[in-house]
Amino acid sequence: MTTPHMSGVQRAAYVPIRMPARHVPMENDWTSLSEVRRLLKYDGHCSANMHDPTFRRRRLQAGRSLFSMGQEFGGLYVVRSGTLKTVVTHQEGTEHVISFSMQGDLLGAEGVCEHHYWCETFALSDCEVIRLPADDYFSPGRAGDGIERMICWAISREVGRRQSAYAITHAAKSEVRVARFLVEQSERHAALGYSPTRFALTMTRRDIGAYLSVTLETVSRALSALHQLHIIEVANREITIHSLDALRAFEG
Amino acid sequence: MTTPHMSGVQRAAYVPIRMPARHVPMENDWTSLSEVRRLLKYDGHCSANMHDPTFRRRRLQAGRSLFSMGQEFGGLYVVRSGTLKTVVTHQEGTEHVISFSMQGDLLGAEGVCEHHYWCETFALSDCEVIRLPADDYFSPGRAGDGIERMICWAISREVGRRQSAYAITHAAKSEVRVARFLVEQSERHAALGYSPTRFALTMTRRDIGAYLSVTLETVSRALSALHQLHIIEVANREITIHSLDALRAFEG
DNA sequence: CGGAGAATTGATATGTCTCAACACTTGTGG
DNA sequence: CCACAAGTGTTGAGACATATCAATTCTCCG
Repeated sequence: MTTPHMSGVQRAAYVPIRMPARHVPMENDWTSLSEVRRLLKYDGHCSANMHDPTFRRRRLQAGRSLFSMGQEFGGLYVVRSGTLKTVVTHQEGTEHVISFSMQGDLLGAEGVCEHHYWCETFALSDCEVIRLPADDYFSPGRAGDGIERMICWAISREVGRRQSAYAITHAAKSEVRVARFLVEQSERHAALGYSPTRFALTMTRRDIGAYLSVTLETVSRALSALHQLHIIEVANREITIHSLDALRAFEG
Repeated sequence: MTTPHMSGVQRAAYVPIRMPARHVPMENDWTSLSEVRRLLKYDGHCSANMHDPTFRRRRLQAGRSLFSMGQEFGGLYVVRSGTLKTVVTHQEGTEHVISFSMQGDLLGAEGVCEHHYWCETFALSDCEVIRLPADDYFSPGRAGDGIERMICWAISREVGRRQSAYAITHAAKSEVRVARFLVEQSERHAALGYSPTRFALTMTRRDIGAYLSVTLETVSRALSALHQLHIIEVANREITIHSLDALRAFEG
């Protein structure tokens, strides 16, 4: 309960102002569609096809987890009150905070596409969230599975993509960032049916640097360093990966 | 055409392998819904309510821009061939690359919510993209503007949020990152009707550090530095911003 | 061939990480 | 009530990595 990893679980540490007192359980409240709209500040129409549905609320004590990495996607959540943090825990044990969420924020957006949550969300204070169940909106065969649902799915995938990109830049050392960038490129090429170990980069060193938050000289040096280690071969923009495993395992 | 800023516009620099030759204009091809599905690798159903629509294709020469920052949202794009980069240009002129896009990737996802593109997309090689027009799916009053559309909108907002968070960490100096973080928090509090100049942080220095990709000590030092400059006042987790303008303008 | 951007490499400056010590806050148990 | 424990937060000194400035080579194109 108090492992260094679950640093979110602590005695309700300090006292953030405006935190709702931890009282009156009042379990299983229901929330109307119009309140969800109000919370999201959604400006458009929202004429539910069905007779106005209601959504289940869920209370969460400070430090508790709403969902975990790898857990099956169960739906989206809208924050009604409180503050939460969403983190990705890397294999080495380092935590990367993706976002801090407040009233009206959406949680779990990357799950629509992946059918699993890619990150873990902790309550920083006592919270109330509203659940938009996956089954009702994203299971196949439901009414209205048109192009809009596909677009929704695709946008959700973008959320995950940006999250991955974001995570790459959280590596401390520049060589690790470049290594991860190459792995990412390799996987994307593989997904399109091209060679994962030999491909051409279409962007300049400057672009790579602007993507990884380092200077172009540092990118160049990192590529040279990985070459020295016999992990890759670089000829201008042509990249040959000698050991994809070594590249994946590379952590400095 | 060759300002340092538009570094994407260059003579078709080097020769990436597998780049389609720049030939046969064949303007205004049309693409079927099923090809869009195939490109996206969308696994779900997609029974268009209408009789299978077709989508316009758009060719883009290497170096050209698909859409610009601040431009009105005109629709989403799916990459059919080629590679593109999406960048955000900061006021100081520095470019931050958000993503490199390949076949099957979605472009413009943050626009659904904002009605404007928040970034600029350049072709790195000659490209073909497919346009999913905004009017057909995201204008108010169209058929099927139910909860799904609201969810789509909310997920799109998440894309923008993550992009902003991503951008914060691209500031070189840690003090600037912390300053931007405080501005972000301030604006979020303001949006909820709370004071933008005095609020309590609900997260630890460690969490802030994990969000900004710096150590907790560096966060602490940065807060102290901003205090020395009389820009903020820090008392544990209580933050008082003396000059929000100074905080916004702070660039080291 | 000459020009311009791309890329590599080196030397130095600067900023952050790391390790460490210490003060503060909060909750617990004597 | 006080001491104590544990996590939080601040500050300092030194090691280390990246940014910066600069020089050079390479590639491609006019």
